[in-house]
Amino acid sequence: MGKRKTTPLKDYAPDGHHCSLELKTSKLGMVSFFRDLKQEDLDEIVKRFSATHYREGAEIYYQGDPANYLRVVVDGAVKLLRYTDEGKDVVLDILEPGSYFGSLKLLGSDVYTESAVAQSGCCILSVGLKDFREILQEYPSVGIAILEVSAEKLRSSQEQIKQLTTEPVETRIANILLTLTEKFGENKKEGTLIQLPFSRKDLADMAGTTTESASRVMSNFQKEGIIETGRQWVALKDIKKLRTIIED
Amino acid sequence: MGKRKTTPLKDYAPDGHHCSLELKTSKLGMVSFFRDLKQEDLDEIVKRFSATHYREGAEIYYQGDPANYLRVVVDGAVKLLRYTDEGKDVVLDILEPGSYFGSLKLLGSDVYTESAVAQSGCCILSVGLKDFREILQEYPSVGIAILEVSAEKLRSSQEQIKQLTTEPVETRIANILLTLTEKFGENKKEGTLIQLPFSRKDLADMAGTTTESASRVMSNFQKEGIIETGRQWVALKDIKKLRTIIED
DNA sequence: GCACTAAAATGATATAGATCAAGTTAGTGC
DNA sequence: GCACTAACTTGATCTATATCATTTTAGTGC
Repeated sequence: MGKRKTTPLKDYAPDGHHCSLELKTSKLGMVSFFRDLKQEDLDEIVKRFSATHYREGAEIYYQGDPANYLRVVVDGAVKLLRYTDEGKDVVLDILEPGSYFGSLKLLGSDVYTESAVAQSGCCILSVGLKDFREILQEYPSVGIAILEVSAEKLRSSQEQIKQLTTEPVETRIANILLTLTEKFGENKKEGTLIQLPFSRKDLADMAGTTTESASRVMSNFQKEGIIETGRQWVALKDIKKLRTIIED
Repeated sequence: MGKRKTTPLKDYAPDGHHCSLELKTSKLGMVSFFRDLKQEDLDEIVKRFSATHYREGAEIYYQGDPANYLRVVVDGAVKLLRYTDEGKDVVLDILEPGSYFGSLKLLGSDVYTESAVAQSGCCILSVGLKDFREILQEYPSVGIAILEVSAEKLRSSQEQIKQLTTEPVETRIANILLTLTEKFGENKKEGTLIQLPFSRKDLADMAGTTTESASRVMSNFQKEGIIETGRQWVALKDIKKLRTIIED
């Protein structure tokens, strides 16, 4: 167990030099509802988006704000959450590059029902809803594709409901680790590093439990050699064993 | 406390005479994504749908079945649920007339991830996805409207996640009763009858708890005069008090 | 009205996980 | 290398709710 001295996570430079036009275009092309467009159409569409950089922890929008933009993650990770009156946070999703978020309320106006926070330094593309409506008009295939993505989001949300009501904390956490690995995993000498700063509290808010319980589960996982973990980082060492826990 | 001798719920005749063409058209017009269409367009669209009747408890589709239809509730109520491996059922939603369900997977093929059961006798319109794709092509406004409905569904699903992780069973049940009243409430001399057969088990599966716990909560609500209840039915007598419980 | 049955209520007990309360340490910055 | 602090861990207790085991009853059909 070679003890590390510094976090294995890479630092995101928030200066924006990452986010070239090519990167923007290529990430936009990754969003599944733009995936089928020709390169020239994509080039046209990307012009309507504007890019913004956020530092780790920055609020992109807050629940209750007027919802006038559709956004796409180009680089980094975005956390969607609800702050409750009782002071408990509920993390709804952590988005990887290529995911969209924000508003789809194309008719009338609306207000965000969740908050969006930069989980790492990140680059976000955004488009006003009026512009997006025009895009939909011009490229009808986008409308159909976006429907599918929305349906998929609903599904994963329902899966979460199922897990909350039927699975114990340990299984839920195992599932989260697996999902995060798929989204943000980077292969290193030993195991897969989840390239994303996230704390026990984040994990707890994702699993619908407390920091302490999340911590206990993670300690056990480490004892069993399933993961290696430090402050704000986790690396998966034994995915097979993790899968066993999920399948019970 | 005048004891009732028969269920106050009305019986749905499963013979289909309810479901006239006018009723179909008017219900289809209630689906928010068809709401803005002209009457003549609606008349055209309704022709592409076919109507089926289901008796209470009948399976409309089962999770894992190939998902080739989009459906609309015309009359009655539909329960969407997931059966888990461990034998626990998770109710995802109970749909009132005017709601859509089924598949939106317009490209490629897919499989249902939940099951749909007729909660009461009901009349369902369905359209094949190929036909629906044509409708979308012909009436682009439908596409935009459906996006909004999907976003709304995602939202209510996220609200459910929030409640499961932050609210105690009593509050969750209070919320469910309120929602069901809004969807299926019928004003009677004393209070609002939820016009829908649903058992303690249904309620428990909606709230993510057990039949026994649901039963206890309902007993208390009745003792406090908030509801009046029998087998498979509930009437709200004191909405204000119920709201108090929700707001804590 | 009476018998029958599935649904609901109730009681006793067990338990996962929350809560409360101190510790420990990883990783940073000097 | 050392001190510092937020992140994490660990332990002891408490509690909401599950579980198990019965009993009661609403509503039906005769």
